[in-house]
Amino acid sequence: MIQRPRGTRDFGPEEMEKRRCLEAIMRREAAVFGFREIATPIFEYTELFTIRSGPNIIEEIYAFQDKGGREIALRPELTAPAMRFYVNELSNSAKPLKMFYFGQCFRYERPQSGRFREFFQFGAELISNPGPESDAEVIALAASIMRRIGLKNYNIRVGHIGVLRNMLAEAGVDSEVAPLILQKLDKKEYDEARQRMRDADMEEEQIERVVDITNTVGPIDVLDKIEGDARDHLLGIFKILEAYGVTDIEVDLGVVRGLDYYTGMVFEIDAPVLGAEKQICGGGSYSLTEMFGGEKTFSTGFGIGFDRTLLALEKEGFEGPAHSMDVYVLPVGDACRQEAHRIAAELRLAGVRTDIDLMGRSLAKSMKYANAINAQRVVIVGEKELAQGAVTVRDMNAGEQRLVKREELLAKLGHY
RNA sequence: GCCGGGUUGGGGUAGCUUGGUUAUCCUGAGGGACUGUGGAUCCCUCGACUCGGGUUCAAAUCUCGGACCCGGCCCCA
Repeated sequence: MIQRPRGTRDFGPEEMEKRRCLEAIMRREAAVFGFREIATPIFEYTELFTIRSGPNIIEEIYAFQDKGGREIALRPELTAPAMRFYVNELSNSAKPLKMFYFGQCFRYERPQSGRFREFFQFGAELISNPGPESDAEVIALAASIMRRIGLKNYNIRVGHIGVLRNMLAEAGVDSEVAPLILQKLDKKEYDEARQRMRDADMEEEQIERVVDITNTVGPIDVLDKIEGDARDHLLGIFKILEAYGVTDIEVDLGVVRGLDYYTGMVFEIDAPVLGAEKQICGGGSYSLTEMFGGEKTFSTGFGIGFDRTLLALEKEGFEGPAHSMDVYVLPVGDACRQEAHRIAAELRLAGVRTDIDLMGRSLAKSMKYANAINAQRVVIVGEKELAQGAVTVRDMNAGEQRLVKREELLAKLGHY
């Protein structure tokens, strides 16, 4: 027996129906917001990802040399490929440019709950101007998706990377040291963050104020604690979101999202049912295009961890669509098989989901099978019926049946 | 990469402490009772000890190592 590689999964029919159902909702909502789908290759030059995230990530991705000696990596995320695509080929398209994508990504990490080596991400990127409208649009899409998929328990936290960055800059912290402090703050490792701030010659008062801001979580009023452009920007975003009906959000100035290329608003969504790996969405405004050789542009976007989101939904009782078949065609005896296939073909041509006995089973066994696949109707094709130019249509839910003229079959299927 | 717990037919499990006949039960799948009517019942069949080494007369059981899964740490773009 050959095992599946570590951290990968097979998806059976039930699972796939569930996944496609969820995927369809996300796609539809993105389209409703005016986003259009793009797709990029599963593998890219490794450089694309190290430019974005630093050389250390090579340890955590599937990176290898291909037969031509090229440094290749399976994509660990989709923002960088989307931006590479934009810089290469889409930069002259009309703005704002609204893109979404859905696809698998790969990371060479230790799998655990909600974490796989092959996983799926749904995401959207908006290339626009830096106004609060753009950020609000993206948050609104993410929030609307959460609502549409029916997830009951989740938190949307919105912050602004500029708040803490400016405080550190004003306190005279070197721009190379600041990210290290932010990193510690993001992980809520306050003692170490304090130590680093002391090392950067910040005064105790300033340090405590930074820690206090990092812990600032709550409704829009908490913005009263701060001032400046970042505050105005967040207020602008929240105002628009209110008009959009997105009110289940809170401010969290401690959302830092580690990396340097985030430029302003940042947000995260988590689903508490998931425990340790509870974050299901992350996003913000960022600047990547110039790293990829393009002009500096303002973009904002998010990525949703598809697998985790589904896991959260399942923990809340989501079961997905029940499998069913419209019609099961059941030939009685070998003499009727040819005609049964003709009938099945007719129904299928009309787009009716139709299954037919392929194993030459007895009537009783076939009925049992029809029941097992949750067939709504069974069309019994036997000599008795054919002699009258008719077939028997049985409603499997009501347990009733009647004779239907062969030529009226399609029209009468709905009400047997 | 680190720590801990696991792995028995397709799914769910008993057996493992204390090694010993044909590995338990439920479910599933195929066939039959039943060549004209499903969800029931009965019968038959299929199907498993994660892999490799060691100890032993004898290993699902004890032991070592690998793989994979689960929980946590690190990481999380």
